[in-house]
Amino acid sequence: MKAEPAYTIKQIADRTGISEDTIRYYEKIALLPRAVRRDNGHRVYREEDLSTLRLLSCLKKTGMPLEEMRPFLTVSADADPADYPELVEQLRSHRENIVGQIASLQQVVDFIDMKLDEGRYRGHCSGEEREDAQKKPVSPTEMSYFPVTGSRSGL
Amino acid sequence: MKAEPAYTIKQIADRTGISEDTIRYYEKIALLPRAVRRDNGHRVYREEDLSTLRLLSCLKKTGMPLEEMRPFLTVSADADPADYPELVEQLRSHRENIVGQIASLQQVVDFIDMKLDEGRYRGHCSGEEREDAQKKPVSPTEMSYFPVTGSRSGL
DNA sequence: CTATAAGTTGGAGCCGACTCCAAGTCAAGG
DNA sequence: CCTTGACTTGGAGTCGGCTCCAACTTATAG
Repeated sequence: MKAEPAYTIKQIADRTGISEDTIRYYEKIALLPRAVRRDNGHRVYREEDLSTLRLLSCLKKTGMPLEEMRPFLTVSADADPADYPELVEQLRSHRENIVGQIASLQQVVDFIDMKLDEGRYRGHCSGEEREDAQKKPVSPTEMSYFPVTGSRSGL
Repeated sequence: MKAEPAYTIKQIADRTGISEDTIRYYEKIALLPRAVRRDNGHRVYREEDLSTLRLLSCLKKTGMPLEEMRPFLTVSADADPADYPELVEQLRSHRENIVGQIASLQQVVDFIDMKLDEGRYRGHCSGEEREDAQKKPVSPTEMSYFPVTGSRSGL
């Protein structure tokens, strides 16, 4: 008889930052397996569930739709993806998506940095005199995020 | 005077991957300024609009809500963020968000790589390190998707 | 002159992801 | 006993972001 720590729904809500309602909702749509209940019907959670929820939370931060998270939970639960070639393919493809997303995000960071820099040397500083030259041709925005025109963006 | 090329809504839809309906919707909610119309009422777009839309598309890929895109379009249109200190603050804060998002995404990539590796040396041969994955920055935040490997849950 | 194509409008409808609510159960405390 | 609090359920409502539609205008081709 081991004393694995058990948590209430409120506790894991607090610990994962996902609301109780949302956790119940995830169970309702079977994104999460039905949690074990106590005699009084209350859900009981363990460390295992905690890390599943944390994975979910992480995926959520990346903007992934709930339906697309299922494969991750399958591997999370089963831990042996090689048994499901299909799954492996999904993971690979998701990996590609995510790498693409990182690239998009990096472009946005670059865009912001560019804009902030612009403001910086306009705001003060040395002899960079561009007031006339590129004060506002009203579209220096591009120049960085063009490359992505190709592949379909879906999702 | 140069003849700046003009585009129809369909053309920029094709070029940006954003549907005509969506572009009109963005105009309706004033995310985009009201486009110039021809005599027949049709919208006319220019390079400038094209790059604005591309920026939008890029932000969209990062999962940013439309409302949060407004500041970006302001700087995109005006091109001189230093005039609006508030805006600069928003940009900075967004930059932080995005950097955080990149970290989350990187964690997911790491998770996938880990799972794929697992499958690899179980199903085929032994590989401690692969060349495919680059070095792992591995965010510290929460790296605890491992304990789940119990393979015990009833799913 | 009519048909087709490409656009316009306002508004309805849809889907995902919550979020809130009412009504009920159980456990402990005053 | 009654109340308080933490939880349960099913279902309704909300919100963001489209997506679709009907009705209409205008331009071009046959």
